[in-house]
Amino acid sequence: MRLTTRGRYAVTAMLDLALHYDRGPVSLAEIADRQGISQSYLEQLFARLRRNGLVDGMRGPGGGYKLARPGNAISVADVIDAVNESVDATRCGGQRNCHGEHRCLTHDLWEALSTQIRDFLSNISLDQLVRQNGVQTLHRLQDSHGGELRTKATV
Amino acid sequence: MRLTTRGRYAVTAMLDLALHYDRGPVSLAEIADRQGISQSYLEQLFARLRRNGLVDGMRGPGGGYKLARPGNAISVADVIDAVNESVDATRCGGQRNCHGEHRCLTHDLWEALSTQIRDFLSNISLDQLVRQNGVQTLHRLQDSHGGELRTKATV
DNA sequence: CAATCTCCTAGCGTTTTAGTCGGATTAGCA
DNA sequence: TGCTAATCCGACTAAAACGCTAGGAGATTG
Repeated sequence: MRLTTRGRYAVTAMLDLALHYDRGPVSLAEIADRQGISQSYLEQLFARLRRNGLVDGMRGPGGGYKLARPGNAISVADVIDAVNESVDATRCGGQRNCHGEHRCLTHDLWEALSTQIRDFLSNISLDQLVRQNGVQTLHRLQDSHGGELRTKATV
Repeated sequence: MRLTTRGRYAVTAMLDLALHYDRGPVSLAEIADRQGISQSYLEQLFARLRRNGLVDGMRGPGGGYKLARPGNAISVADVIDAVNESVDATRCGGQRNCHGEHRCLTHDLWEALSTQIRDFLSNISLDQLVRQNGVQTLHRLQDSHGGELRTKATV
């Protein structure tokens, strides 16, 4: 899944787009100004978002970007995956070199956790975040855990 | 939250420790061998885990590391946070420079999402992963979303 | 004492990040 | 017809993070 500031930028920009969904295309200059992100950097991010079919770009004056699909059909996982596309495949493939049963086991456990995270983010759409009700319903899925929220607060 | 391969290594190593919780301390050499991670790199990761009170180290022959708390009292979020500690604070502080209402709004939306992710990972303990039943109960919290799982498969 | 561990620090090559720059293309408008 | 606003596109770069190596110091067991 790989969650970094790059993903934050992408999700933030997509949320900005979702907020202006009905007002026609939004230019990168606007987003850059509103969200405090470099416009050229946004261009690179939107190139990937466009290649992955998440946004449509319109050239010329009055142009800009709009969501290719309605906000309820785009998940946070979609955005993060699109922007992190890379040919790493450095994945130490669990099958080969699997000496010792514990290596297999921990590998499987990590796989299970990864699936959890991906599923979780796949079920949060841009609309849910924007319309806010989704956030609250998701809140019900959590039980209390005490403190320790926000100490370093990177993401 | 920041989820990279470093966090994967840390969680994997902690799971290895949880699997051997009753067999006394586990040496880094064992973990390095079983999980295919560089021992010196593990040392650095465990330095952070130790500083954050997640593991106890015992020196000398027969020494190694053990969980400082039982596995049900250590969450995945704890591990990832411990290993990602850094003095970034590059957080463009939402309060200052908040020109335009939409910047505030998207900022808040991102905060909400971040809290979701953190809460989610705070509710998955090492024991839940090891004893596997936790994974299944968590599964019930997800509704189906269709396909698109595992295409790039980094995490 | 010797072996086996954790611990600590410094460095290193590579990749990623976040960004700049310069340009090409497309489209709206006077 | 030009002008201008915008997406596109590629190359480049400084800085940070990643994953890892090397070398040692300190503790503990036998």
